[in-house]
Amino acid sequence: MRVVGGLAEGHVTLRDVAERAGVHPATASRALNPETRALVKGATAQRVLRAARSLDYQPNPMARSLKTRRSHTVGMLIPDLTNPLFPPIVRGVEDRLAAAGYVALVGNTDNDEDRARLVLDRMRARHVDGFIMAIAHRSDTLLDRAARARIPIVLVNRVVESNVFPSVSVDNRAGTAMVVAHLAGLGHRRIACVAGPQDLSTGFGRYRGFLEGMAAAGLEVDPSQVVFAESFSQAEGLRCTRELLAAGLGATAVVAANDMLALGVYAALEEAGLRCPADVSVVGFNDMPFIDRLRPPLTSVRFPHYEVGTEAAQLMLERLSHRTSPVKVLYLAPELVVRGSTEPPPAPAAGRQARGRQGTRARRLRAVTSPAS
Amino acid sequence: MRVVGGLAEGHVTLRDVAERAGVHPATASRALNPETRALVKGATAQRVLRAARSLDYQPNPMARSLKTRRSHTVGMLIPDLTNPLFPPIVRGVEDRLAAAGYVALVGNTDNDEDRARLVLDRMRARHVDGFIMAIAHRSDTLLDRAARARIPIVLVNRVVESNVFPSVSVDNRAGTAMVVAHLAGLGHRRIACVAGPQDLSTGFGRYRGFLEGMAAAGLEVDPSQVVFAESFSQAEGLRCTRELLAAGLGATAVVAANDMLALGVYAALEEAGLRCPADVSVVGFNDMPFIDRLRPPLTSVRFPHYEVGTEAAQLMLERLSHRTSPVKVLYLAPELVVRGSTEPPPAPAAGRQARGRQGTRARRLRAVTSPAS
DNA sequence: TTGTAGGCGTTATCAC
DNA sequence: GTGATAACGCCTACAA
Repeated sequence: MRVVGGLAEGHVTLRDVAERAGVHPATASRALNPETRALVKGATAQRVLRAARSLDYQPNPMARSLKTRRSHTVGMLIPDLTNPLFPPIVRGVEDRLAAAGYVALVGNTDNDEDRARLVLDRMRARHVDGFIMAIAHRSDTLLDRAARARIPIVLVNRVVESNVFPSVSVDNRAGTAMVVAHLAGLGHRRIACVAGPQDLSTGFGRYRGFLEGMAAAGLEVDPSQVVFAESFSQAEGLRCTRELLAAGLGATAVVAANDMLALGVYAALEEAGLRCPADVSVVGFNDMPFIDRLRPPLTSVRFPHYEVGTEAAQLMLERLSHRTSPVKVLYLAPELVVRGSTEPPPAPAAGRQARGRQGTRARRLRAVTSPAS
Repeated sequence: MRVVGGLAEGHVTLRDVAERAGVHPATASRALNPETRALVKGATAQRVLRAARSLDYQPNPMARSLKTRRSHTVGMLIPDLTNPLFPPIVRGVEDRLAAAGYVALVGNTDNDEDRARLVLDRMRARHVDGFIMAIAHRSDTLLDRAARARIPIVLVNRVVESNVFPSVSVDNRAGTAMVVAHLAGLGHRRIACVAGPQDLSTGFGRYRGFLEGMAAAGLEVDPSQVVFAESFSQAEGLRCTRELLAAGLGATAVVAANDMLALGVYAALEEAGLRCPADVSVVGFNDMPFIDRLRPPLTSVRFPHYEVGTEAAQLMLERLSHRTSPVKVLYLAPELVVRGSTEPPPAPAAGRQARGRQGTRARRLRAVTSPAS
């Protein structure tokens, strides 16, 4: 420990501990490592451990990694940390990894294929032991790249058809089916859908859930009442709903593929002079923070974000300890959170229903002629 | 590179590059390192670089760290990543660090002194080159601990009186003063304050800004119209506003020390049957995501979160390259974002003003007798 | 059960 | 300019 005038300079090394305990560094190493402690006599092991504690010995992870070729570091790729979806997932991952002595290196890809490749390479250079990928693009060149390097991979919110990677996802399909069942239960018969991008597994799964939910409720899907957003954004929600309105909104409820789209739906309805939920019910997906503070508070599907993170980390840790364990594909059940944006459809009585729809049409026309923003 | 049947196995090392270029590993090392490249003849350097590129050589950071005792890693301590305040800051830090070949290790302390110490020790064990601390507690044992280890420190949103650490903060004082000026400009004369915890520098600075703003506008501070929250939470905002109401809300505007508190103010006003902004204007601080989607959209002070992160990383990088650079204390100017929650006080005309206040009092009594939640 | 020796991949410090 | 050599701190055959 390079003792200088009784003061500890720099870091305490294994040699210092060994010296203090009066043993050879190799013995100290064995005593300190739980895996090999059995090889050393109980008494000596105790002496070494005491010495280590008294010197506040911390093994140097670089030296250890250099030898063992494991960095105790896991790379985590996400699109963007400032998207409120990800912080809870990241925290879940970090907490679970930390408990096992690992740390996460988080990289933001901004949904950019090239940036993702760059981040991935950087992390490979840092010798991460594995990758947790929460990026949703279906193109698989990245996965190939990592898989070829024989680095363990865990997918988050993304399932590859061949099921060769362990993954943790929320059950998007089941969640959206629940949403439709909820609306059908309220009495809605004509339900529109602002679907997400179909090249993202979330968008795809939720759309499938919509179709299945409609079928299960014995309802027909009107093709003119389904619009596909090109991204999960307010702007796209607004655009899609305008399209719905332009096609003649025959629906009394709109299922949005996520909360951001739902915000756009709100905006479009407001613009068209339609009230939510009195005229149209709206449902989102994700239960984002503060979504309960909107007017009206948005009915949404809660996503166990944090648990998705801890489970993903858990799968990674399993993969890192026994490489042979079978591939697990885990789905976490979502939960429907009913708030003020859904209620029974307007005017169940025939006469009032007719009036209601008449009113809707009139407003629609106004909406169509309003300038696009 | 352990060439086996023409296929690259495992990792390419410096030796492989040297061999390929026909030079000694030491020379290859010098050629590859920009700092020492000048020591090598141009032609040889070129040969080495070509060899490295053709083999796709990636230096092993562990081996390098072991030798240089620098991990190119910076520890970042934050209270909680799921607090929407932090993701943009963290991203700013990560982006700026990444551009310089560093990575951030993020640790969540949950505002817990012990956890913070634990995280800090773990990071020290991983040999981080520096700490960026975005934890706001005023107690300084942690700083001492890190400073004693002679590890560079940069503070975020926190200034130590002695100014011994570089820091980046938003100018809380100026921001709140701006808020008061805005309200005074609208005609408000009696302004209440839901202040933050005074042991946090944010809470302290904003309260000072409130006092200065009032003084600057020539307004008096009514002590009964200032309540101190014990934490930056909706619940505390609610509690404090109830206290304000119980004391007889003489004010026509409430300045909350952050947006979470402002949400609590909204709730309390609603509970008391008071309308915002018709009866009472409300201002928050931070401009959190989606705060513009509230009813009414909250007037708030925008905090250049991302830039705080990049600047903090910048200060750290400067510190890491020239240890001797002078300590910089940086304040970033906030921006007032005026939305629907502020408007001129009700009833400028004498008669209507009296009616208005009468109404307020009646509602207040109802509020006081309502059960606490 | 413990000690010895060599090496993980890199860089710093010598020589040449 | 370049090559040789010795670390950095730890782990692990192998020998004793």
